[in-house]
Amino acid sequence: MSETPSGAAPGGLAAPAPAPAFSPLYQQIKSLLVRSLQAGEWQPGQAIPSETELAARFGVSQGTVRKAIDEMAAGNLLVRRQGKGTFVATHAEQATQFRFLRLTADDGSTPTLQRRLLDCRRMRAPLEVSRALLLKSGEPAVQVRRLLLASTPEGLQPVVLDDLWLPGGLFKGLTAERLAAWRGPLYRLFEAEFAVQMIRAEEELRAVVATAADAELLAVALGTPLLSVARLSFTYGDRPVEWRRGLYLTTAHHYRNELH
Amino acid sequence: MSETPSGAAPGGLAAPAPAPAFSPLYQQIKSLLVRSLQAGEWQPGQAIPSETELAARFGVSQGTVRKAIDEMAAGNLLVRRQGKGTFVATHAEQATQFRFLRLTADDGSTPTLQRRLLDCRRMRAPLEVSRALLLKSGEPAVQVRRLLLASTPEGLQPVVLDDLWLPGGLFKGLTAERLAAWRGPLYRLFEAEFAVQMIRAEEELRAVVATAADAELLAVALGTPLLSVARLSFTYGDRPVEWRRGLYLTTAHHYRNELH
DNA sequence: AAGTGGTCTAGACCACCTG
DNA sequence: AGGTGGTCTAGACCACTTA
Repeated sequence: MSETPSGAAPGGLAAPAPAPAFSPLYQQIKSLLVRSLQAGEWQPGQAIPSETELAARFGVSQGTVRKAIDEMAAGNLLVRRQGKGTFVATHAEQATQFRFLRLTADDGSTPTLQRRLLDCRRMRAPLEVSRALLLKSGEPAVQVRRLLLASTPEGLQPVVLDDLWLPGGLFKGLTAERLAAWRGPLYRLFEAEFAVQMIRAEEELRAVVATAADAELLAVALGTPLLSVARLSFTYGDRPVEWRRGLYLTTAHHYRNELH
Repeated sequence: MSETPSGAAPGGLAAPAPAPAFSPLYQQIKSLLVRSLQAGEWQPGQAIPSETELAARFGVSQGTVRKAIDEMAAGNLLVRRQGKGTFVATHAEQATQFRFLRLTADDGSTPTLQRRLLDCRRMRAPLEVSRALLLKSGEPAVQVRRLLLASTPEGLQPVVLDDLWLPGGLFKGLTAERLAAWRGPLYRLFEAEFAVQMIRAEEELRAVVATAADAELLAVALGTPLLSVARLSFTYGDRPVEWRRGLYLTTAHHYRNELH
């Protein structure tokens, strides 16, 4: 990097969403690293260059690169492993099955969930979804519906009814067959096959009552209270790339959250 | 500090919940600072000594103190203000009204809420609460019930029915009169009058239906779906000091959450 | 043994706030 | 002007991983 924090020429980069021209060096490094991730220079799960190598590349000290990486690791974009290197975050690991699902069994255990695909088709998204995903009017979307089921002593019990919407342009080859054949986290499929990395999400929670259709799919009585979880997920650059609404049955499970 | 990271004598401190004997220096500094907060050496809202002063006191470099403070600031224990100093976090600021309340109006705005005290009395807590608060059997608790109301074009509408339980030993002078007279955040009262600082919390969310009593207080029909939010709040040292259950009416509001 | 991230230091300078 | 936190550097050494 040729700029120094105090001596950079004004004007800077003309990118669509550039960092402020005179941000701290480590913030500029961070932006550059995010762009490399976005451009696919390093794939999910792979190691990025070492701190000293990046420092040499950008012409800054190792400590400055370190601070940039620190923030990215705090934001779950990167994962540090002492002695091994720094890796691009991935949804591939077993531990991150259902990355954003905050569902916990009432005994405190993490439930083991099975998926059952209900539907996958391309269609126009409802207005609310089109707005959230910034779809141009008429731009197609992919809808996916599925159930998550927990195994209980009495057998499989549906716990979550999920309804997903994805921008059609980003998920061109996504079909029911592809989904049904996939083993592993959904977000892993998205990152591996469609180069879409889910980074963060916003959720809106409400209590609702089950409609007739919901009740049948979840195998509960009509009018059962359900936790409605509307989620908007973002990839690099705060670009929304998935909208979903989950209906959670909270009789033996709950949504767990930590506040700081 | 007389210990160095590599040359400390084994054994270390015999405190009930000590840090590992050979943790990094900045972690040890952090523990010492937390203990000072816990002991009330610096009051909420007040400035702690400057980084250089703390570095001199502990016999480490300013950068090491800085890293300790960084982590505490990230955990909302301290607040940094450039040019002014580092301050003990407080619930006194207007901005932190309803510190842990994640309620948002459906138009995205932060609702202005009024409180209405329903009840405050000392009594034995139910088993679930006693367990969560680690109360000894027979140890008394303080129960507080209240409503939060939002102003709408049609007038005040109840939105949250809160049911709090506090350890009696920590909240000796807490009465209905004291609560009714208090202006400002509840947690500010707790920190100012009872020296109890709420640091973090865990919540469990469920969808339930309003009972007759709930429905009347919230002015909704019996059977209305409500968002049940059970919260356990902690002070320094992960000590649980408040249990509450809120019933949220989510027809015009929702619970907002960010996932990373 | 060599490479990686993790910790610690010492010193310089900048940005912000107050008197 | 002087104090505070914020950034950046350069170098040392430690802890962990792999070969």
